[in-house]
Amino acid sequence: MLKYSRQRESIKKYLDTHRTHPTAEIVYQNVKQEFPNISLGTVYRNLNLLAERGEILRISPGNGPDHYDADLTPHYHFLCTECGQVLDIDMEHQAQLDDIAMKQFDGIITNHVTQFFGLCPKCNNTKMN
Amino acid sequence: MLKYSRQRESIKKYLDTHRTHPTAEIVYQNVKQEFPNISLGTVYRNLNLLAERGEILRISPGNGPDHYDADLTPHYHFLCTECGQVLDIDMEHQAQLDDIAMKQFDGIITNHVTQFFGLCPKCNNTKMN
DNA sequence: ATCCGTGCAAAGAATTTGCATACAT
DNA sequence: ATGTATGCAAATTCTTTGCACGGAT
Repeated sequence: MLKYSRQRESIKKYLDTHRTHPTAEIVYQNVKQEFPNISLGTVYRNLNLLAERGEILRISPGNGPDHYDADLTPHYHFLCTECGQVLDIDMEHQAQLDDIAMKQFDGIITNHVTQFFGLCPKCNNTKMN
Repeated sequence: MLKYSRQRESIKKYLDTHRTHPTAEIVYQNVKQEFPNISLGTVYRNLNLLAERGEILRISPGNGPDHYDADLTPHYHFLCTECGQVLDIDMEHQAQLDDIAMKQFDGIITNHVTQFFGLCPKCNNTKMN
């Protein structure tokens, strides 16, 4: 049975109020201001717990640490190949992809994750100068 | 300048002849049969080198080690949430996704990676018994 | 002769875990 | 009172890297 904890509430609140797709380390640095003794292990434990319960989303870029997102509406992410920044992509969820993929597939497909790659606005501007 | 090495050739050949999306460890175990002294570090170095040169593809599932694929035609992968197996999905490449994503996006999108999740044929059958 | 690739082992990054204690129920 | 959550540090997993030596050009 799940018990309340102030630490977990603080972690969840941080994600709810910051849609910047922070890593565990960044969540840790920030929640630390409210709970100076909190440990990175506790942050990981709670991020996993929240992700398992479907209260937050885990974003795994190919390399580097995972990012977390409290925005549960189905949406896609962009990963900047230059600075690593994670941004939301404003486009409709492409649910039909699962159906298309299922056509020639002998198992069951429940969902998909799409990540877009390229240059974020900031890095793109920098390159053009 | 890139110099030939028998180890790299063997690694590439293994990937060319096995479309099972092996991990570095599995490539290592197999190439070891031809080069008993090869080290895991060398396998990693060459997989990175081949991936950078675009000769092979790296597949990063959310958790666990990366997988590698010598099939360079644009295609999608399925990741079994039960056994972790990586399978090819037989469907057309959805190039239009990049255009749709670009519409409301202020940077540059060059490509996307989509991974489908669910139960592979084997795990699905097991579940039904 | 030059210098890149290798094997080995140690280091590194990200994450998980065992344990004693603190806290929620 | 019971049992989950925490803090701490050690352990784990996956991958990278420094170094001396061997092999390709």
